[in-house]
Amino acid sequence: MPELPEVESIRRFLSSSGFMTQKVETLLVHHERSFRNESGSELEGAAFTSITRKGKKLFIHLDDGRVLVVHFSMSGTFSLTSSPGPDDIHDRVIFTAGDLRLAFHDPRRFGTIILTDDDSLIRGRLGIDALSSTLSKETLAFLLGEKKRAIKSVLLDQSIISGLGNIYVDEILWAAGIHPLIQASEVPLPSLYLLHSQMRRILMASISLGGTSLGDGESNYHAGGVRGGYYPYLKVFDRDSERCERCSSVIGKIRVAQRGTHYCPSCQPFT
DNA sequence: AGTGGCCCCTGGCGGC
DNA sequence: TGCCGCCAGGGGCCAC
Repeated sequence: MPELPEVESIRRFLSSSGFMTQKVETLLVHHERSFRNESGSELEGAAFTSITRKGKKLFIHLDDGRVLVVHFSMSGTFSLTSSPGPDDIHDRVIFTAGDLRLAFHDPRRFGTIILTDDDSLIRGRLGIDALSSTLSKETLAFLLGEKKRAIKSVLLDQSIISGLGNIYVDEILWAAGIHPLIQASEVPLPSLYLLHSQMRRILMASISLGGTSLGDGESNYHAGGVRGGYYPYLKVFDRDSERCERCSSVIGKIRVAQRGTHYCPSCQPFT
């Protein structure tokens, strides 16, 4: 499930690939719900110019001002191969340009690509990016401090802070010693400041390793078939019933905001 | 403002 | 070994 570090890894991969300087020659949509053209004209003939990211979404900019907005959701990723090539049964949308073939691979079909004239509405619905240089610890404390929901639920809310998903929220809360069910407005200021620094540290560390790949399923491969290397560094996620490396307590698993939630009952007390 | 439920979908896993 | 049934999970939407 691509979160900020995985999407950023895909962005960097695509940015440095030959695809970003190409003119799209063909667009093939195998699954209608995966691709929506909200712009006035066809994609073919437009050229890619650059690729940016906000939260978990990618914005592929075209030379005519339009934008392809990519949301990977649960199981989406890109695979870049040579063209022509065989289509995998889970390739939902395929772009070709020159001798390259970029496939939006999405087994569970939750992901979407939208072609739009104006991405400002989509961008506007997203809260500030979790790694934005303008997200100071004071701003973060302000954004969280007024919310009366469980801190985990607030961190998962993409309209407040964008980019965090289930894996990294669990990791960040463990690193900051905050129980996932504590009301955001009740978290002490020093803890919120610690949350801020740990969030940046963890996200950047994961990006440097290409993100997290779970298990060995194909859906967890990133663009180009490269697996992220952060999984061994996860402290609580997917480690319920193992020992906490800080205090040796048994890591617990509960449900918060309809999500499986991993935490250390000793390092993250509910007070 | 916040919560809870439903839905989308299917690979993977537990149970037998 | 094989089959069946269940479930995770991001996010949009809706009811309360």
